[in-house]
Amino acid sequence: MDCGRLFFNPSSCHGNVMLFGNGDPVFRAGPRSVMNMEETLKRRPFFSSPDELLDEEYYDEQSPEKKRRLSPEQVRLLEKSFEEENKLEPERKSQLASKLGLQPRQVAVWFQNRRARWKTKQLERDYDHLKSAYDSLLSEFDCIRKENDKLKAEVVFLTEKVQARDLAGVPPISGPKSEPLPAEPPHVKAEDRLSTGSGRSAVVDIEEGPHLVDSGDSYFLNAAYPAGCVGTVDGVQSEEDDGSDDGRNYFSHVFAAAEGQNHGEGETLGWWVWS
DNA sequence: TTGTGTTTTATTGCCTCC
DNA sequence: GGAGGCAATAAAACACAA
Repeated sequence: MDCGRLFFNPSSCHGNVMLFGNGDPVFRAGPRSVMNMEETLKRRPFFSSPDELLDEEYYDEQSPEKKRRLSPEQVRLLEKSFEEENKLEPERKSQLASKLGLQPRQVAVWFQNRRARWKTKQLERDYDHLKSAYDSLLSEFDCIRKENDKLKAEVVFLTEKVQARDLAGVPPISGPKSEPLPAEPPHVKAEDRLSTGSGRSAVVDIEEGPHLVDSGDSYFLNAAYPAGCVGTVDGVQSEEDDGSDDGRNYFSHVFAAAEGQNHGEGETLGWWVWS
């Protein structure tokens, strides 16, 4: 038994607790070895509403043999301290404990539980963020696929026209007096015409979806986005995003890559694999 | 009032670090 | 080996709908 770490150990430590039949440790009224129990109970009664905090009789009626919650003021100070630093060095723990009328162990437990709650929330935020990024990329992919289909149709159309020209023996176009090109297919806009300016084909076969291309170029960066097709990754902020996390998350490296890609400043989206 | 789900407080056991 | 952190868990306290 690690006595040094336990606050409510009945058999080996302070002896200021008792056990129910099921072995649950509970407060026991009476002298305490570490601090005055009556003091503690007055300072941190359990409560069900802020109004009751002002009700002295309510405090007096509370059984001491119950697990009790910290007062709003205690929680407020603990939260404030947690915001400053979510780890608790021994000196700060002692200071907080004496300031709040709590056992250092209780302060340590509170911080431990608070860190666990923060982590849970952070995971939820990260999930939302990843889902948002995924949805955004999915939307972009859909737009690019449509654009690709459009460009393919244009290639077919223009190829057929060139072949028809060749068969008819029409001389190549030379200058403004040449025969105008036939009307474009109605669905092709002028700005959608095939042009990469890079020597590469702009028609990308993405029938199977985007694959990881670790060539130093981002596929999305080279693709010509149709208007309104440039997706963005929404920032997701939950109700508990209180600033205490400094914006940290467990997938920050992933988000950095995704956001860099989205903003046209990143490298290849190395983690993105469509299957 | 009561049943049920959620939150908070606390314990236990294991792990890491010094 | 002791101190402290974390995950898992228990259980009291609390919220709320029926």
